[in-house]
Amino acid sequence: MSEAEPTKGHRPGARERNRAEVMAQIMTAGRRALAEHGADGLSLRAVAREVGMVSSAVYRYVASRDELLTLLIIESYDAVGAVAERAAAGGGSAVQRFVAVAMAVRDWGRAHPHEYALLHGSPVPGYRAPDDTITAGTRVPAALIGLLVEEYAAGRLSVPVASEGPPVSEELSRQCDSVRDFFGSDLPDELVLRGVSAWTHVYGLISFELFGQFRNSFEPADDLLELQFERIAAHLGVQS
Amino acid sequence: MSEAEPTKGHRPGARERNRAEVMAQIMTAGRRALAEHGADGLSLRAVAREVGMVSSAVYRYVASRDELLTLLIIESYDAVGAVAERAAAGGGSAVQRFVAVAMAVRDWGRAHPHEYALLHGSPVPGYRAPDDTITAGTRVPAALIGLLVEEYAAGRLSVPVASEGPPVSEELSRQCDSVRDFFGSDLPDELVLRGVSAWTHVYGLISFELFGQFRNSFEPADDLLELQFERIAAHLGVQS
DNA sequence: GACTGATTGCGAACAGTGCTCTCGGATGTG
DNA sequence: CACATCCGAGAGCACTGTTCGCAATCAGTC
Repeated sequence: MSEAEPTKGHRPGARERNRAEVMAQIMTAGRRALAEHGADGLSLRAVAREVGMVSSAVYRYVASRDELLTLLIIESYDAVGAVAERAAAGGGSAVQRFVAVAMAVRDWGRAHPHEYALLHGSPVPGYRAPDDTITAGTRVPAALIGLLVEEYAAGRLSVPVASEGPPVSEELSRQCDSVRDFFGSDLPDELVLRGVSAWTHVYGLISFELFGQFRNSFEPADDLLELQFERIAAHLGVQS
Repeated sequence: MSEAEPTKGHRPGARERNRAEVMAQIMTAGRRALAEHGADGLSLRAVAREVGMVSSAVYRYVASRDELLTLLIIESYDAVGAVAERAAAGGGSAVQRFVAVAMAVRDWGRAHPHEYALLHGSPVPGYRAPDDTITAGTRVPAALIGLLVEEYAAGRLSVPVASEGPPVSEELSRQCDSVRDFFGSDLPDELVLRGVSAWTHVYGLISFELFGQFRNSFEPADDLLELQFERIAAHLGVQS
């Protein structure tokens, strides 16, 4: 943190170094407030107080409360994405790593319930416009589907015969294309669909636990989640 | 609405009839505000204005903004529950009815995104204490699992052999008991688990669509959801 | 029918919020 | 040094949830 080198042609300068530092303080204060009081309780004035500024001064750094929230959302997406990727890169079979990713996301959610809720709950439909957030949100599913891509490329995954239900429509197949493009893979439709299915299922389970929907039934949900994750993973590698 | 009969020993009386009416107005205004501006935008003062009272007067009917929200939550749970039950009572095979319930919930969510988000997103951990809400929230899953119970009782469902994953722990089995108690059924663990799995999966898919997580990939999600619902339902009646 | 007590709406008030604007002082650049 | 930019402070506006006291209105009793 001392004597930063001039990487970008012009050296930092005391001014913008200070600016970056204040910005970091604001983010830190915001992060804490978010974790403690939730998105609703995130008050720009409180953040300003914690940083030691007057409220209006914060607007020199952040355009609005919503923008601060957006920044925090991106940060959270990144954090959980990193956790998921680390789990995906761990050892063991693909099934084991899949379960590891699911568990990692779950653990992150339990440790940061407000952030998780902000990412995956309360959409305020049509609000979360900024594309930054949606690209930032791809890391977790990418880690999961990435496992499939990897296994398929290694020939360790047999393409399951299209099971029950209606046939894959043209539109759906085209949507699968976009997934394939993203990974630069030729994962067949069936496997893409299974991947999406797995991720949505995992998400549903984690959210149910975090949002208290298992109260009075499956609480604590540890055993249930472990079992379900395991089965979802196994279902991916089905040999039928 | 005229000359109400005295069902409870003492007749309504102009006063409490009026009170009920004002209360209904408050709920209506609240419902509309919630649907239009979301939970965050639900302002007690705005509700008061719409009803034609001053803000403090509303407190004669509702203890706080949170209580009004809670009442609206319960109402919404009831609404979506009724929709689900109607779909479950429709014609067709169990698989068809399962898909119908899933689609009905999805449609309701698309029609009432803010309410859906309030029910299934943003938990504010530890906040939604009132037990009224969690019992009110059982109707949809009850409709789904109810289909299983029904089919099982009719002998149209073979118990799948415990598939992959760890064995069902004692605790998990005990939790399944509570589900069985609720339905007064002897649905075996395996089927209870499949039911929970199906419901969480459906919930995950619907939420993903409503919360915009399919943006840039599976949008519109109609085909995906239909296919997935169909497969989930088929998976329930597996004969293995 | 007058009296009493609860019910109910109103208005003012307090503390808090997001956000805008203006105004100095500090900082960097020519 | 002079000029331009930045950046924090402060006041202010419109809004929120919530509390409190006051006055009117209604229900039931002597």
